[in-house]
Amino acid sequence: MSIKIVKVAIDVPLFQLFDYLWDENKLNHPPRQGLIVKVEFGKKEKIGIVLQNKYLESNSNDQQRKLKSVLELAQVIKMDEGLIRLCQFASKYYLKPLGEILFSSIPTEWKKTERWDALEKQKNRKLKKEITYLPENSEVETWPLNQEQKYAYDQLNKISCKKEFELILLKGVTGSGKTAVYLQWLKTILQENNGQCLILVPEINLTPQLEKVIRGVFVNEEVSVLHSNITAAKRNYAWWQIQNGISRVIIGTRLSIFAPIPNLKAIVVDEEHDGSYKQQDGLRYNARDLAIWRGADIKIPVVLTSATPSSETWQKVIEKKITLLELNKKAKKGATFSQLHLIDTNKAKKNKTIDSYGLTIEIKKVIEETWKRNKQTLIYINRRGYSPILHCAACQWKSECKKCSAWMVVHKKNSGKSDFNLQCHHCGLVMLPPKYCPDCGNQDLVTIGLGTQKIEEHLSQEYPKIELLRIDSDTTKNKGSADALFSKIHEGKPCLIVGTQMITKGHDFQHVETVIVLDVDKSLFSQDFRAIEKIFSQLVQVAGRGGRSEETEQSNIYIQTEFVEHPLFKALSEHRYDDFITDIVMERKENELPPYTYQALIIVESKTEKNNLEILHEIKNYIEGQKYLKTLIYDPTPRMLHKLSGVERNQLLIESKERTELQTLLEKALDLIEELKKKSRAIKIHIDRDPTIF
DNA sequence: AGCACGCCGACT
DNA sequence: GTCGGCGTGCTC
Repeated sequence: MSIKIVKVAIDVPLFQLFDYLWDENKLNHPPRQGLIVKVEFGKKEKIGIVLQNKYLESNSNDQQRKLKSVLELAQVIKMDEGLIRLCQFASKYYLKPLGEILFSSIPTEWKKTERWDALEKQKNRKLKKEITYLPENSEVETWPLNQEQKYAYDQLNKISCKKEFELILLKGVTGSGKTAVYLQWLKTILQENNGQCLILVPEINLTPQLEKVIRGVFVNEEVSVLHSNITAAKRNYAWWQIQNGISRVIIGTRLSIFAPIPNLKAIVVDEEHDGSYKQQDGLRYNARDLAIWRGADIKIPVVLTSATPSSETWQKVIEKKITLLELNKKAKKGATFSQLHLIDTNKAKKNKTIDSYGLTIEIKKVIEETWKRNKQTLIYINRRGYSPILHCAACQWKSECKKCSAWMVVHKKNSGKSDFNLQCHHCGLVMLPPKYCPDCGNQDLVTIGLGTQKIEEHLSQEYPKIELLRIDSDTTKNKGSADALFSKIHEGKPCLIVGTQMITKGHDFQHVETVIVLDVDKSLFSQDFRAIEKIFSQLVQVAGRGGRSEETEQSNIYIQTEFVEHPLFKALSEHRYDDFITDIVMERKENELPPYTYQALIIVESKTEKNNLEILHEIKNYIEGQKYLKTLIYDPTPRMLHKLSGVERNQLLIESKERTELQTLLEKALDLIEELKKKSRAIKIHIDRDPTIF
């Protein structure tokens, strides 16, 4: 028994580790990597994580260095080695301090050392109560798998028998029963190995029935759900259950990639193409990419699922770096693909068969006919509010937000003096619309474009008899309101459903026969090179909402567009996503864009653009002074939303054909960035690796 | 990130 | 004379 020196990561945004003395007699435990400890750091008590496995004996020299001692040891929590390696990788790759990453995965309650004793007691109490918990809706689904599914299932089992890392893409059209395949597979894995599995999902709130299905399938297992909106008590409990191996199935959003799962045997990334796997602030990680790394590190299979795989994943298919398993048939009896119909709005404008709200005569006919058949119609428009811009026709004034470089959106109010208000969707600023144009005094202010509220208003005037449901983040923000709306839809009464992206994810609408898509055109020619694959996947998903039951005959999707000739529509109607995404990936290769190049952004935020540009030029010059061959360093530019909440944002794009070269350059840049940060704290500097928004 | 130290302006 | 502004530097 002696006093040793341990290296400890502290929960502060600093890159270095700190040495502490470890008195084995006092702490009653040998030092070990992953132990969570209480230490004095400066004048404050902080928690830290022990980060190495070999320890030096303390000598008199250390007393001179006036090292402090580890004060206390958290008995009940420990980080497993695999998780620490994942955090170390994330720290290096995303160029963030290790402590920040390690501690982001720990529930905030556990970080309060004064709560440790209480938490330990609480944990035992909750354990007894929750162990008898059974899902309320334990509809145990024992799908008989069809031939195609059975084949995929068998292949997955063969792979998992090898007990090695393998990356698999389970590609299946909507309704092909991908979920059934991977859940059955996970079930067999859990039987054999007594291990744990992790299912990553894009947004848990949008897929509440997936949780039910999973609880139903794993009815005898402890299932933990993790996302940012659970209560502290639930999170504490889940964390404890998971890291002790009691919880065998973990389902969660991107943050659960950092869950402490000591006996992890498989990871599934559901809907891998979904943009919400990328965190857009703080630690800007991509959970799908980290899932692949974690799987490779601990030698387990990682399954990505999608109907419309991302370009990154499709590149791996082309280069045969991923095992492709395909499901091309609908699993449910009688289910068919939606028939695609394009409505040419150019022609409609010429023939004057389009109204002032942008609805064509064809669309109206379809709505009426669907209603007469006692079926539901779903209208997808990816814009909430009444109208995106308020505009003065006389002087071209537009409702720009005072704090952001964005238009304030006109919203219809449910109550209050005025009928409308203006809202900034970026900073949250709300104000009454001006009565006169602030620039020229013109009283005739008009709204441009349409959102869900305006469509709702128009349709309720056109079809007073048809019940109308609007589903967007405004009508679903109160607790339970989303459930109420969705169960209303499931009742099956004929109605019109108007909704944003929210309706495209997860839900099975048995009684929807007609899907209408408005306002798709802006995505077809977007600045963002990723927009086209995003809109394809949204259209596939929204098309898949309708006609999912035996009783529905033929479901149809109608898209209003000026660009009926766009190749996207041809691919969509012929269900040729493979060819479409192959073309996109090849185009990216030609244009030297991701996934064939690796990008990073250096983002600077401050009160003035001048400051930002000065700093970015300094960074650019510094990087250009380094050795590099396969990297492009662009000029500093404003961000897409250059002003947000009164803060100016600029960026420097670095693009490399070689990952290692980019890594080296970024590490060099980081030294300078840390220096610059010290100099002026009013200026924020971030690195965004593999950015998805610019 | 915190927190202290430190050096300048406006206050009982 | 001192309270407090936030620039700079350090935390084992």
